[in-house]
Amino acid sequence: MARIPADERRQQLVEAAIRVMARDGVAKATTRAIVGEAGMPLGVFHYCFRSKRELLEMVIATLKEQTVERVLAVTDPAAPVRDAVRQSLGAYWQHVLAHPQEHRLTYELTQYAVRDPELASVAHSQYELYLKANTDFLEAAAEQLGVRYTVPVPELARYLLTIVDGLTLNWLMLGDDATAEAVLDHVADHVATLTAPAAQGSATR
Amino acid sequence: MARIPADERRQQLVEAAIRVMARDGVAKATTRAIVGEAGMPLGVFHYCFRSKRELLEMVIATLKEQTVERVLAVTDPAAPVRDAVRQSLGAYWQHVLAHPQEHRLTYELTQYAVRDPELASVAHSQYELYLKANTDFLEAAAEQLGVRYTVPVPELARYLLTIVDGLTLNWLMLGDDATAEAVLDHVADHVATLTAPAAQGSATR
DNA sequence: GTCTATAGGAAGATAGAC
DNA sequence: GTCTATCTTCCTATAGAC
Repeated sequence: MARIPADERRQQLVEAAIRVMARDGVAKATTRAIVGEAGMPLGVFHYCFRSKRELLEMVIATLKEQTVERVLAVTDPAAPVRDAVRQSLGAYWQHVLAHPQEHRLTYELTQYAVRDPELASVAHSQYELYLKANTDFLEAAAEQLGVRYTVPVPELARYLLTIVDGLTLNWLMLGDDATAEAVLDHVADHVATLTAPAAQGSATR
Repeated sequence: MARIPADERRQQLVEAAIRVMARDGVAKATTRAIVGEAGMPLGVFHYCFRSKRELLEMVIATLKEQTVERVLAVTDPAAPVRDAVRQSLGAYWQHVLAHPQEHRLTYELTQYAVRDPELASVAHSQYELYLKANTDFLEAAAEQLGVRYTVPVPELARYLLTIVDGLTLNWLMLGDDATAEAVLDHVADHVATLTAPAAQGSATR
């Protein structure tokens, strides 16, 4: 009936797919379930997308963009390193607490993608991006706060990515908000001990 | 032809399932693929297992047992805390490096299980067990090395679980052995700073 | 216990009327 | 562009001969 632009329909289907996958899991997100969620007939699917894989690529790209948009940010140049790091980790953690299903979905999609030869590269570049986001954060923090790191930034970025991934994953399984927050406190403390006042010959590069 | 005890066949099928799932992913591990891997006719499946879920439960239990058997151990009571922790993390890490597919499978199975109402509790108890393994390790280490922790053990156990999970997960995506090892070094250093000589009123309990 | 054959259903994708 | 009906394939599970 309604003659809606294909691009708009594609976006509606992507959003419907994300809802279904977050609620019921990637495996349950069949083409039928997705068009059903979007309130469209089945036939729509294949003149919006060449294949289910094409939809999946768009779903992954959409979630990736959303993640990048709310990446760890440093705001207060006057704060001690410990507080700046804790605040950024806290901002990420707020999102996990508020949208656990979305984070579970992200891990699930990554695993799905890595098993598919045509999506594997997407999964890997996703992680490269996450690593870069942490690196950028550390470098911005060092500059704004006037400190250098006593360990190489790539190692510190990997450490932060490890914390964020691992804590999210085991919180999704174990819960226990208080302990998770405590771990974030310890990590912020720890990172602060790995900084020193900026000086020539710093280790930030 | 061969009249093999059902229990033995079950075990062969479980092992075949693990091989298929590690190689091709959980989604590809259909009953056909599994009996094919085991070199058995399809009909075998349903007089060995009531359903595919029953097989999955046995697969998860088998992998869990294997994990528990090679849990972090403290060996040398004379070593400094830093070295003892690093050594135990290193032992775990050796297994990850040697059997990456098995670890990828473990994460995949956990996610699969958590989506299935009848398997979800299995997934959660698996994580409880991992947490307990880390707790036991920390307490054994404290006793053997004659130290106490300056932070609560549950938080430290959660921290170690976070590291182990997060590092494994992002190494599976990013590789880079050297940086991963460096992160383990930093973590061992960090844990060592959270200990003090044992004394009354310690924080280990 | 063992195995072949097949039921019964759900998946992704397509044909073709409107 | 839109939608129904259908093709083909693959799945889990079962029936029933040996």
